[in-house]
Amino acid sequence: MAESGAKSAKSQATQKYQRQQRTNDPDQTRADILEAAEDQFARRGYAGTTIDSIAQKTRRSKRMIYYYFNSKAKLYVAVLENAYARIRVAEAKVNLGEDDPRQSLKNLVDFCFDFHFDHPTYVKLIVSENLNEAKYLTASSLVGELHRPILQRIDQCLRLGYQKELFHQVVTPMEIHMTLSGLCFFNVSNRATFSAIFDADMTSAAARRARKQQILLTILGRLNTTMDGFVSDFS
Amino acid sequence: MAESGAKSAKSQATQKYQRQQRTNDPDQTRADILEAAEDQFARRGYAGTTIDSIAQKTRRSKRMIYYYFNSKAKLYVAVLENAYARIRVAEAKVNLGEDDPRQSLKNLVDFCFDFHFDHPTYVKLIVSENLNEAKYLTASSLVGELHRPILQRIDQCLRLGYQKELFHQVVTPMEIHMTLSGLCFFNVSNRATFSAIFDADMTSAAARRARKQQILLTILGRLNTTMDGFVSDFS
DNA sequence: GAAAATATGTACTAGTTCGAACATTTTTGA
DNA sequence: TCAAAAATGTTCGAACTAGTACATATTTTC
Repeated sequence: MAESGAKSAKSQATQKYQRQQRTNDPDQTRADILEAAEDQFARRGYAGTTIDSIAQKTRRSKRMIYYYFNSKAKLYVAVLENAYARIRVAEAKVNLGEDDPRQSLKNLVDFCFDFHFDHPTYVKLIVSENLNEAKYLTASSLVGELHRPILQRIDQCLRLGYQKELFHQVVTPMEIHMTLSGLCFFNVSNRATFSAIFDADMTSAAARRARKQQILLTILGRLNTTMDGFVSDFS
Repeated sequence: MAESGAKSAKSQATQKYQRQQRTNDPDQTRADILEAAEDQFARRGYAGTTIDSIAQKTRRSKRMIYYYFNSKAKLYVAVLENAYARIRVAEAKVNLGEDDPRQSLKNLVDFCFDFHFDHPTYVKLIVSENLNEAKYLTASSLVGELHRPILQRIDQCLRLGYQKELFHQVVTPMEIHMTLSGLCFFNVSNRATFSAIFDADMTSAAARRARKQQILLTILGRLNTTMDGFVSDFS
């Protein structure tokens, strides 16, 4: 700025324009921008992300980002919606209608754990959205409906378990969902500090397998056990 | 800048200096700055926080912040260390030596849940530190040792439970710690998006009580159940 | 009671970043 | 085929922000 500006520059934006073979591909450009933006927002949070860094990653110019998304905030919302849509679509495919409801839950645990493990970018997005008190998510409105189905499906699964006397404890689907999400989410979201503190690699294949097993046992254990005597004694 | 700068200002920093009664109180100033910084860093993350906003909150000038902490990064590390120190001190007071190890675990669950619930600022700090891949935490070095004791104490508690045949399942202390921390942490860290999605108030007294109970049951259930037959069949 | 050390206030600089203005090229449709 | 529309590249400016320079005030120490 100090050397280049204010000297003799007066709309000479033309001279260095390289005429080169270029193919217009707006859909691809849009998708590229979304992908790069997701990566950057996840990595650095909303405030920490610069539009320029996204542009650089797409190997397209900043101009394109404003052309397609108008502002940083709108781009961020688009990224969020995109990410949520992906997990819901994937989740809908999980089989929760097994004869043995324990197997249904195992399917769900498998999916939930693996999805989070394999999509740290998704996790980080939600983390950073929570840091701004879900400001942008609330604006987005359509998210609530997307989540209703999973609660219903868990509910059916639990009912079958009670009916077959495989599950002894009464819990709401919401509680199961919260426990499962929480465990799978935390395993990814807090990796960095956990690794720093305990000096353990949480991303190895062995760690992955072990932790998934623990979560499965935790969820099933919650449904299998009756601590009523003890807990009411003490609480 | 456009109006005020470059006109006739040449080191006239004196004219408006208000001479007023002032009491030097460096310790208080330092503490004030730390507190305001913790709040801001937690609320907006590292990148989103401006030194000016911290200065404003303390009702002291930016100058003081640099005087005591030298740089934004060093201030951030000080905030982190301060926060970790607080939770460790509190945790050390939890009684894990009960005759009934279930009661010991209940004490631990109580503490862990309440601490997170009552200190959302602490939670957010760790969240944002995870977003930067624990860069600053790793630099801080002393954190690892702070965490060793809790694992040992859980270990003793579990051994007693096995010995008394109250716990049937073998788990490592690390796994219990991770599950417990994860559940307590998530309940606070992901409140915003969860509330937005499910339109539920997670901060009410009733929600608090209910969720704590669920977590207690989840932890105890994990230790009380034997799913070996089922799990090895399917995994 | 003055000099040194400590603490605080104000103005400014250098660098960064969002977004806009301007220039150009490719595609589409009549 | 050519004009309008869509897509893309480049430069600039206004605003913000970390950190510095300079001025001043209060406390401590000898």
